[in-house]
Amino acid sequence: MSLSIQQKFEAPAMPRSDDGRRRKPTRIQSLRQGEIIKAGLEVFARYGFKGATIDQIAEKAGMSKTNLLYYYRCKEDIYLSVLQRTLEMWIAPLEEMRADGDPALEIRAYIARKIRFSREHAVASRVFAMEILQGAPNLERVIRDDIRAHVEERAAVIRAWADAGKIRKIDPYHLFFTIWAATQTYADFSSQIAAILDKPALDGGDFDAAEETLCDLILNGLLPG
Amino acid sequence: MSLSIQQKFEAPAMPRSDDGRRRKPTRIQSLRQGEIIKAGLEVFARYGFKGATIDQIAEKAGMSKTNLLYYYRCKEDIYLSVLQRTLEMWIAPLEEMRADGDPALEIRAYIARKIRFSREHAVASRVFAMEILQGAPNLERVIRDDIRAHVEERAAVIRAWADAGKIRKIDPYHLFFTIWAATQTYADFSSQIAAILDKPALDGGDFDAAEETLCDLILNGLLPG
Amino acid sequence: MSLSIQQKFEAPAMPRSDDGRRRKPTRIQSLRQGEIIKAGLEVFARYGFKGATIDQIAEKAGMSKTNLLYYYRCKEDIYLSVLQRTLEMWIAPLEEMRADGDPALEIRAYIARKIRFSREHAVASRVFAMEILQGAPNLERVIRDDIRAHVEERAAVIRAWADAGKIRKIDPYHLFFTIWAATQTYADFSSQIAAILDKPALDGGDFDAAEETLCDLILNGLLPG
Amino acid sequence: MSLSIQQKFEAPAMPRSDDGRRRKPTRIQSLRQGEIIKAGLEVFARYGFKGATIDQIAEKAGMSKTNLLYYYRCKEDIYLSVLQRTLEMWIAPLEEMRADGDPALEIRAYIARKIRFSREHAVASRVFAMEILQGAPNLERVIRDDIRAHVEERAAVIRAWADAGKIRKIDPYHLFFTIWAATQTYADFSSQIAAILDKPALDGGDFDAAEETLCDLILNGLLPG
DNA sequence: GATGAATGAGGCTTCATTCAT
DNA sequence: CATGAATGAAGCCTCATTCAT
Repeated sequence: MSLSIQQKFEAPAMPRSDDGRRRKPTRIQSLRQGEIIKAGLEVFARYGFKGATIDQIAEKAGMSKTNLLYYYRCKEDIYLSVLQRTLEMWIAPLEEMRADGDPALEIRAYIARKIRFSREHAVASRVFAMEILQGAPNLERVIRDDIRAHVEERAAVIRAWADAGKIRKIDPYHLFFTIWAATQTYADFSSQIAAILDKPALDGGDFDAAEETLCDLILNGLLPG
Repeated sequence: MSLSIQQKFEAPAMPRSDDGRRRKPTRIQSLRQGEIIKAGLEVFARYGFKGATIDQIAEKAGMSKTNLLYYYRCKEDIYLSVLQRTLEMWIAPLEEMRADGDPALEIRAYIARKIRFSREHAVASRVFAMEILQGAPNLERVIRDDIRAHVEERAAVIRAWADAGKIRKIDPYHLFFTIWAATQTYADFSSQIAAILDKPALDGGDFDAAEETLCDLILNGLLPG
Repeated sequence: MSLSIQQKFEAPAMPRSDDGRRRKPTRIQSLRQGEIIKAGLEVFARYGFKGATIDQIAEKAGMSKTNLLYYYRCKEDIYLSVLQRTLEMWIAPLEEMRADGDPALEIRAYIARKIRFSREHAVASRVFAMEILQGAPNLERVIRDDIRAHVEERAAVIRAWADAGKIRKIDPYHLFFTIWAATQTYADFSSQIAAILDKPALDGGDFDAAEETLCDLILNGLLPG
Repeated sequence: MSLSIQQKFEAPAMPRSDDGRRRKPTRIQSLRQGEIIKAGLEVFARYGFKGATIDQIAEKAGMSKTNLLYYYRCKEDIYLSVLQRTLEMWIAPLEEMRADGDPALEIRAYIARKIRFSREHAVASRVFAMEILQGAPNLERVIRDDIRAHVEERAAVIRAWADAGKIRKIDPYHLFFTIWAATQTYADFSSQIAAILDKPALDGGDFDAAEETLCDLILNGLLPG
């Protein structure tokens, strides 16, 4: 699947060939852009778009600000690239849910993937969350245009399971909203959760417990008595 | 209950009496401060701390920037006041859950209160969420010191219900994390949800559906088969 | 003697009678103005004109800023009043030097008066010094117009003593400049002097030693061998 | 000798190499910093720290405010650099006084150097004076820690001369205070002196007369009858 | 007399971005 | 490719001063 946030998105600052078309990025360009995205992910996650500074990103990426601006025209372009990346990561787990599988197994696996995402890509999750929180100015369109369709497909699966009596009747959309929220919270609100658990930070055991509790709750809630 | 984020918190720019204690705020002071908090809530929710500008808040509050700074020494003080307000609103629903009530009713009522909060105070919820998202720099301590204890009390209730066989065994903390996430998402991530539902914004019916789905799911999940 | 810095000087903010003439200041007006001048002296001495704030002065004077501005139209007026005061204090010691006295005694007494001034009115001395340092924008005229004449009178005394062979020939102006500088330095530069002497602040003994050393030096330097 | 006001002092805004050490300043950096210090000297001398504005300094230095802030992180850093410069100039004349020289010649030469400093670097002298006047907040430590020792060395020379009967017994510290004050006054208080002498400004003849009068007075005062 | 409320100008600093090398 | 130099817009905050009670 290819989701694209915006057109301006597809073309960073890179020089063009004489006829105005973009050239294929050189090896070093791809390399540097990857470093920048990685650095940007961390900085945007912590400080938000306005709060982040190009200097911070450049430093974390180990290059000068001016050099960074050689690869990305402006701050917003970095941000959009970062968002694009998070978007792809966000959608991935959903893709794998299969209509012909066993509902319990499929749902359990989906929850597991989402929890793993929160655990391994908490920073990306937070960038995504912050964008949504602010009204999703850069994501609204792509969500409405592309992601909605994907969700609709999966919702149909849920609905089919319910119609077949394999799970209780439930609004599939709100089921997804609940699963998303309940899994992502371990990335997005981990500082609150860690504070409540009186730990310095969440560890592997916490994520395991989260997954188990959540699977129990949801599967018990979903499966027919 | 009185939660206090910080000491500096307790006193805006207002003049003091000779002995250094705060005087009782005049009517107009309370009025203006209320207007500022209200405006700040909206602006901080949309743009985050760094992204918000005093000018925006002042304009929304219908006063000049300088006048606003007559009531709050600096931007951070406004923000802390706003956070304080959201914190109090956030904790309130938890307080009402009663150990001697019927588990199903109590949990259902708790979820309803949380959903109502998301519906009626979405802006406050977002400010709170954004603070947590950024690592809760201003809330970490009060969560660890005060809120944790409150949650522990309610967790004990859940545990007691489970021990009495009234509900299934479940980790009470993760249950709360799930409920919080699943309810607050309708405030914090409403723009995503609305986009998925292909609506311009969430309406009352959406919140009702959310509440119903969530109650079904959680209660089915919790109550003994 | 009456030295007047400027015309605007003669009339603070005080209300006028109906025919526009100033009224005689009431007792409370004189009282408050005295408090303000005293406070202003300290604040201007420490922070300079720009660095001083009306708030600081008001606080030190124990009144509200607005109230202070009831007595003085603006910051500059306070400053000018303060300067006026320092000017009068500065000129006083010079007035007492008598032509018909014994040169040694007169000069010794003059130095003693100047040292006493530095000791007892260090703050005023510093305000005066700071004004001069900045080019004496408010004092230049009155120095040229009034003080110069006073100095000229005393210079004539010195010259007469020299002509009479009571003291060596010396340029009387530069003699005064030396005495002024050498005595005032114990007020104006006391922080440097205290640091060199490795003390927290100058004490009575230091001023005594200063006076003695200075008198010895100058009298030995002046009196005919 | 190397006097250092503060650590923060040693490094303007300039970029660092990866290991955090400062790089050698480029030619243009040294150039611009010199221009800034020169401009700062004049502006701080006239208006004091608070009274001076970065804009004024930038304009005098012939660059934009922002560009100036590219070289110095903040106003205080400029000021500290300026102070550092004046400090070095202030201490220099003291260093050359030699114990094995003839007292009369050495003292005369010292006075001459101090007068020359007042004449040629009046602006620096005033910046230094203003700092001291305000309580030497930035110089107190370096005076107490470093300069005091230098003065102590020279004081020992004076004391040795006195013990050897080459000059009268005198407190060497207060002797220095007098010489400093009496020479620096021609820089610091030149506007007052010029007004008393009824001249627009001091000229070479005035400094010569000052030097001569002062040398006469002090040497007559010091040398054994 | 005295104080609370309000304002506008000005100053410091940050930061994205552009220019030159 | 990469960096140093330069800029302008914008934001926070201070402060003298005025208005209204």
